[in-house]
Amino acid sequence: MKLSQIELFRVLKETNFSLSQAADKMNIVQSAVTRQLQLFEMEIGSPLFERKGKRLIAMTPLGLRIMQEANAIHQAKNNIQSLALDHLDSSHGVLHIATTHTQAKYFLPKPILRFREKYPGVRIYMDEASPEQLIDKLHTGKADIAICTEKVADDTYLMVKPCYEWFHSAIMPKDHPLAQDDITLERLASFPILTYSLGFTGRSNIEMAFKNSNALDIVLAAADTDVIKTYVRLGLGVGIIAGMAYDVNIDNDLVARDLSHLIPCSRTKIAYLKKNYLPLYGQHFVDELLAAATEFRI
Amino acid sequence: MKLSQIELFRVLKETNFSLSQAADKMNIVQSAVTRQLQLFEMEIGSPLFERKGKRLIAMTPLGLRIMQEANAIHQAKNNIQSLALDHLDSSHGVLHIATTHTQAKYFLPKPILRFREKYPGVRIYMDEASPEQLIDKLHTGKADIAICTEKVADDTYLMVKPCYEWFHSAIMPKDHPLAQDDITLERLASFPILTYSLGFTGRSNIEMAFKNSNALDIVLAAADTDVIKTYVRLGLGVGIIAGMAYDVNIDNDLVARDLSHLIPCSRTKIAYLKKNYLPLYGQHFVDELLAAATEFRI
DNA sequence: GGATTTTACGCATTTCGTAAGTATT
DNA sequence: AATACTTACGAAATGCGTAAAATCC
Repeated sequence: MKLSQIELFRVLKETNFSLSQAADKMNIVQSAVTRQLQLFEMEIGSPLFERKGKRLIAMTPLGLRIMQEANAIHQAKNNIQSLALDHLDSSHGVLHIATTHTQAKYFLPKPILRFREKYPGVRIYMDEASPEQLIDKLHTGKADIAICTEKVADDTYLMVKPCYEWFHSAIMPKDHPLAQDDITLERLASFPILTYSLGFTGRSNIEMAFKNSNALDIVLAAADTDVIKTYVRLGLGVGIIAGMAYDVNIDNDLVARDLSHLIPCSRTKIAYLKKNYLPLYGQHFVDELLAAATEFRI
Repeated sequence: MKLSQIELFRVLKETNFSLSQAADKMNIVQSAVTRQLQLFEMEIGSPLFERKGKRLIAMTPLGLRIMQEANAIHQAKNNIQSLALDHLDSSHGVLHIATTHTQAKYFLPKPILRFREKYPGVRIYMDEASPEQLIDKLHTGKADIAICTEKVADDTYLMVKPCYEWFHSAIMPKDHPLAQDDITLERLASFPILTYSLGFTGRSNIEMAFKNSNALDIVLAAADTDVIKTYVRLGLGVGIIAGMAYDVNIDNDLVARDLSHLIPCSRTKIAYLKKNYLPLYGQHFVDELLAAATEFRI
């Protein structure tokens, strides 16, 4: 059994069982892939893939089970390489951060700037996606760290660190009736609402707040606070956004009203795979996030 | 990075950093070991071992950390091989059972006989050791399944299944004063006691029962019930043994008195590594144990 | 017919083993 | 002096690439 064969087996799944694509990914020719897969299956003694003629179309139950172990080996191998590189020079490397637009724009700038001062040699790749995708990115190794509010909690493979707590705010044009009044759930629900898409940035808490009340008339849902603001400015309705996304300087044409008495507080978390070795600078990045969180109050 | 290099690295730890012994284990010559270790360390870019001249004397911190990953890889590789063999022929294989003398002699015979009827092709290696050693054997891969009463509970890497509950009995010659009387902790403590060694077969529960009472005068402690019986027969004192270890047919020269009202019940458990793939017959062996447990009442 | 996989064969690389040299106890 | 490790070099084995054949869609 060779590491390269195990890696090939793993890559074959990623390429939808295409030998030629797998060959590209492994930087060898197809014929070598054919041969190595044959050798690997021969050593296992049973086929790992279902075949239709010459083509692979699915994995056998045995293949599926062995894939779990192959993934474990892949993970450990990567960890060895990270450990080695980290030991040689813990000031250089790459950090893949997966997060939502709101975090990327309103929370991350400060900690990232601070981090870059300490680690100018570390490249930061920021990857915006939905919370569901974030978790998937962690599992598939496309991201090292995820920062988000939703979903992340009940995955036992994840290390989850609570980062900070925040409340929603309602935003509206200055001349809007709600700009002055006391805000209640009923009054809020009487206006057209613009807010986050399902599964994003505390949206579940908004749902929770209104579940015993009038249904919300959500006229626009976006993943992205800036889109919501834009349409609030156009008079489409009242926006419900994360409190920290209201910027007093930039958004001074809008009024923000705190909703902490109406919508439960949301908790933004930092998550990463327990199995994945975070290089030193990665651990320091997490520290930086936690430090920024203590200062970060809406 | 080669699997064989990772395996070599792992074996080097087992051989106390002896290249020549590692060479034997890997079935290659030393010079090849030297070379492969050089290549591996070169690829890592940092030494994995502390050296004194030409000899390895310890692992570097980096080496220690990488050893964890190497163990994970080793485990996953073994799982692949077990899965493969199991798939080819799940009726043949080897099962390493680690347990204490008491379980081996008084609980295991029935389930093992039943198991062998179903799986005549599976070799059972029974390995007797202290509960502490049992757990170590699981972690080092020397045993697949451990069966014992003590220790096993708080290791998060272990899958622990409660098997059966039992109570201690006091045994003594027929003419012993305790053979007739009501037994209390005080009365029991007034005689010289023979029982299990610390850390064995419910000994902790015996300690617990007597912790608020007179200290026990333990004149003999053994890992093994038969040794205790032997010395009870010689009149050395009263034996406190596992209830199931008293055999009405063989031990009819001794009297057994139930101590369930004095000493808390003990729980025998089945344990195996979560990470370790148990072949089908291994899972069936566990089932057999659990089945036997329901019939097994003292 | 174009794309994909398999088979065949030569070449390059890797890794082992032997043997001699060097260090350690 | 004996044991343990390293270096050097030739031999065996492994694995890749090219090219041609077979199969799938």
